[in-house]
Amino acid sequence: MVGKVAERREARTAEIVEAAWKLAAVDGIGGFSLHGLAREVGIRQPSLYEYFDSKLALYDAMFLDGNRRLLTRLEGLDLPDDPRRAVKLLMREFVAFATEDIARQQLLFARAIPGFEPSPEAYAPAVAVLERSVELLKTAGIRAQGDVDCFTAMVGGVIAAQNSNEPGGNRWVRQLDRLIDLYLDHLPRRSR
Amino acid sequence: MVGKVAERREARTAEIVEAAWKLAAVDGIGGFSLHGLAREVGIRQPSLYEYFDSKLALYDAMFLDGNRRLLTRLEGLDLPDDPRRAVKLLMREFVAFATEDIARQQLLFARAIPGFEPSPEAYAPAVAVLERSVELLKTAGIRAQGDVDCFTAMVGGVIAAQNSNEPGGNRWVRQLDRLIDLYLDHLPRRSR
DNA sequence: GTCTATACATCGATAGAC
DNA sequence: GTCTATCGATGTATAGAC
Repeated sequence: MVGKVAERREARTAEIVEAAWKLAAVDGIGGFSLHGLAREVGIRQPSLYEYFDSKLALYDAMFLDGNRRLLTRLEGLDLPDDPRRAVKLLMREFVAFATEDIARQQLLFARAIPGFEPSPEAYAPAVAVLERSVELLKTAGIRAQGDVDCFTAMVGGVIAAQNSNEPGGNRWVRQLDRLIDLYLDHLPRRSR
Repeated sequence: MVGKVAERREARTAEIVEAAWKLAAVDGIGGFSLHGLAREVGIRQPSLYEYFDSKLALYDAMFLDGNRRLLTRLEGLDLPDDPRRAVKLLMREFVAFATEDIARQQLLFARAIPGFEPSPEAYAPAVAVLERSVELLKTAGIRAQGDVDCFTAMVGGVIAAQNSNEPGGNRWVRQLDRLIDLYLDHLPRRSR
């Protein structure tokens, strides 16, 4: 039995993390304060320490939460059998995830907080996401490490260009499908 | 006549900017303090305001300095007549510039300082760099806006992947040449 | 578990003497 | 042009009452 106390506490923790994402979207991932966060959830700043030992611990919880959400979304996809269509669908979802919340993208993929290193537990879902993607890429013909690196650089580049040059737009995102075709058609032949 | 006073002052300003880059490389582009910067050049923090009206003004000077250095380096290249080889040489230099100093890359290309907008004067050299690159890409067959966007996403992706996953290494950078070949060979055909 | 109060540090910026 | 002194704001974290 879990206990109603622990359950309530967990729900409150999740609520705080949720509010933190909201503030981070406005002030930047490193720009929101614990004072503001506490206000957002209706308590005072010192009370946050009942839930998190430090701001870095909060970042760790956010990192875990973000990666879990990503994993859930990707696992919820009904991938077609055709590898090419499956890769496109998966990457489209990944890029959508990374461009719809810049602060989240900065914490999860851009090491934007100096001194923050995710704990192994928080990192686990990220590993699962990566492994799943690599597996799928293999079925589509991208097998060599160098080919995978090229592919991840391309996808990351689309995200970075979109987020830093035209946040919320789709000028770069809409190039994703043709770039995937380009890579699947001609990248493996060029390996060595 | 310029005047020795103004000359001395300009040299001092350049010295401060130089020291700022040094600190930014250690503490991050947003992480160094004016106190530390002043110490680095042997004066006290308030004395910096003789040279810069605010920290944002300092960032503007750094932005200008960084873009000038980039422009100088690219203009110093002896580009071959062959468009493909010229593009490779130019991009190699650009990527080297962006991966050898992460803090600089963050200020110049990643909008990493909330609230900082470069002044038109500081932005001018950046425009020159971009125009030059686009011109060269045209001679190599990349003409449509969508093709240029794909290309910039790829180059930016190589830089981002290298800087955030393996700072100082070359795991992604070494893929640049084959990626350029891939794009020049097969990208234009896919436009619409 | 939440509060008030406060410690403690850092930082950007200003005032005014020299 | 550089200094000392200080302001004012912000931010993380802790102590202790309730």
